[in-house]
Amino acid sequence: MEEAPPPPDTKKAEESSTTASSRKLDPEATVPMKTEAEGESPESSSEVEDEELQDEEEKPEVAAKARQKVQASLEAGVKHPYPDWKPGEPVPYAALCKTFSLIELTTKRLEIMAHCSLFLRQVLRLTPDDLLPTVLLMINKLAPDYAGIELGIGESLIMKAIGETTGRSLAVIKQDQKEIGDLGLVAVKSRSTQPTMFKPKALTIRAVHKGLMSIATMTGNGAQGRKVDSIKKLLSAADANSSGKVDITKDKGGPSEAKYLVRFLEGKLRLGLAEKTVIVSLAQAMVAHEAAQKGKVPSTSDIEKSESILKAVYSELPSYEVIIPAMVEHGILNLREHCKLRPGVPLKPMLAKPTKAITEVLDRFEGQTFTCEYKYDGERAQIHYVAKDTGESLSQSTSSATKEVGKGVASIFSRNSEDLSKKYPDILAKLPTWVKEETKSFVLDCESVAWDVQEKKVLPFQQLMTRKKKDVKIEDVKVKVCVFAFDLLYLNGEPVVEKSLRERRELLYKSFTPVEGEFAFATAMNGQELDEIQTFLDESVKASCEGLMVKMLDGEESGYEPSKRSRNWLKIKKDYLSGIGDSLDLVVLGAYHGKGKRTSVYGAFLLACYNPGTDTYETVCNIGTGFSEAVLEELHKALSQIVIERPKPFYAHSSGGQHQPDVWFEPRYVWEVKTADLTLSPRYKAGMKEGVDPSGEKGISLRFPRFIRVRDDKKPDEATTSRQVAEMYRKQESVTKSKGPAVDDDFEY
DNA sequence: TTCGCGGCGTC
DNA sequence: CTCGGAG
DNA sequence: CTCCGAGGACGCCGCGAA
Repeated sequence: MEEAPPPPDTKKAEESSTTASSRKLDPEATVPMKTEAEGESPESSSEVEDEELQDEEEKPEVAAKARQKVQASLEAGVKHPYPDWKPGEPVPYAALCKTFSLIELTTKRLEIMAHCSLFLRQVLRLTPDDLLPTVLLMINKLAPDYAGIELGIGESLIMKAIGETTGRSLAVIKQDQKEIGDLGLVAVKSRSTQPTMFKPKALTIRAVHKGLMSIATMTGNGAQGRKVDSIKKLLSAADANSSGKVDITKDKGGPSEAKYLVRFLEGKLRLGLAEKTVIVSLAQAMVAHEAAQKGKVPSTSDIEKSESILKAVYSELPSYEVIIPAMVEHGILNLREHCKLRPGVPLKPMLAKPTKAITEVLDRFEGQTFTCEYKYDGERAQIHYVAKDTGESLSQSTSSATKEVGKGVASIFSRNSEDLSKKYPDILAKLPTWVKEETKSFVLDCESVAWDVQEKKVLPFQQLMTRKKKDVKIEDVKVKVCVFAFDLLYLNGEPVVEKSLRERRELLYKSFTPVEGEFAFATAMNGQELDEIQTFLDESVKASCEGLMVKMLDGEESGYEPSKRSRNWLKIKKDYLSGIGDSLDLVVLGAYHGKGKRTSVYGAFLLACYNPGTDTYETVCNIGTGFSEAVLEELHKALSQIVIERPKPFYAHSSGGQHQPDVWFEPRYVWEVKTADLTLSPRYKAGMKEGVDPSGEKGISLRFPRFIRVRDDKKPDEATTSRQVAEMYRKQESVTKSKGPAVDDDFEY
């Protein structure tokens, strides 16, 4: 169907100034791909005709074919981009970096996957013990999220380490970062100006993982200094075998170890490769490896089967610590039997796709039954519980998270699988009051929402956020929380994710008892008509919710399958529908240099509203989304013309050194911006003197601001005024206030 | 001991 | 969380 | 459609300087 992926450097007749590296892959890679592309006929002989030895002839599904094409081509020439190391020895970090570099140089997803899985195969073949750390380094992790291991390293410490390792001043490093927009490349550049003194031992994946892990676990006095020292050690050992200077404008800096070390520390590999792709690649690698051990080539159907197995298993049991050993031991095709959903290990929650109108929802679900639920404005919470008197036990891989609760043990996880058990001891303490006697084990999908005990209603998200996060004692919980449950994934020893939502919901209602202010079922409605939905949406907003979730109710499609049908739920948020009410016209006061793919343009901007009373511009938010690449180019061109040395005296902005934009502008351009909500802000100044904040210290800012368009027709002094912003804030507050009209007095809380 | 700042999580 | 780009 | 990586406000936490 498609042209074979061109080699990375197919610049026409660009002389033979080739880099050795980009060459390497070409001969083996392109030749078989092209020949195969020839034989394309729109056929559907469906069945996989014999795999081995005749991969030239089969004509399966088009997509699968394309995929296998790349896969096969990379395997055909057995030659790996990085030569084999000795079997059983630790995997060289350089080998991983070589793969990273190849991945980084293409945007083709099939090619990325091919590079990735080819390398994983090599690891499986030579040093399978290193598979786990290899995968972890690929997805920029050190351990599962619920382990709570954080590097505690940011840009500033990395810059310090780079400076000290290479003998360059911090100021120079900072300057480079502004221009280059990638600390990894800054590290490469810094290093290449420094002749290598002597060669330390080459880094291995194991050693890097260990080193990073030790950085992550450092605490206490002088921890930052020790972290910097450790980084310096790693950086000094990086690229031991590289020869001299590297041109960072070429091949994105090449396979430099320092570059990827730094990017790992930043938490962004920026390869175009992330977890989803790694999982698929891992499946491909595994199935190919298993076949190779029998002297075979995997069949297309086995490849597809493996991919779907691993995806499904991962979505139910997202723990490489469990999956990888099980996979190596039992084979990937048997993985399902060994890795099932189990209480104690958080599973990936199902996510929803944003929707712009109710009609869009109706289109999507045409001919199917669906259901609507309030979308609560809180924090996703996955509650796991196992009663002691059952045969089961809460998986011990999270033992620190579990808590004794009533007659069982329980834990709570966040949307991103972080352990929230220490944050919500109050939920866990009350859990026995809403779990029915006959309910012995479960995994619940819910939203925890701040709760006003007096008024018996939900409070805004900003309130929830002020809760303590660590070592919370039930006695000093200030912000009460109510759990709103909307799905059930596991019940009494059995996963129920494959049942329809209608069935799961029935089980949910049957297994738990609502307790006011502690536990409730998400308000739901099964009406299918547009006006019913509209009414329900209005009600949800009045009840301080963000809008609605709309979900398929019956049939296979309604199963809980995070990875496969990840966007099978829809969300309707009020700010999409309510039109101009959430739209502001703001003045551009400053900008920030972009990073990564925004290098060389402004990546974000500082916006303000206008205060006609004082004739000042009061900052209200930064903005960095909603721009197309073309628009960013134009804006950079236009705005760089009106850069000024320092902010105008009539700019009201935060004085914190941290919050200053990289450049300031004349007040000239007005942009239309959309927002979901207005928030009280410690940082921004908008409407500060309008009496919105009782303490008079806070301004107003925007939640989820995004760029809509340039307002050429407006002058800066025609922008949204501070008073208007304040009015919007008051209006938003009044929607949820208990008494109907006009509650605009300033008694708060 | 207190406070500012950077990191990291939530949305 | 929102958004745009690539495949 | 899926996946990825640009970017947002905000508040707790830990470290280190004041």
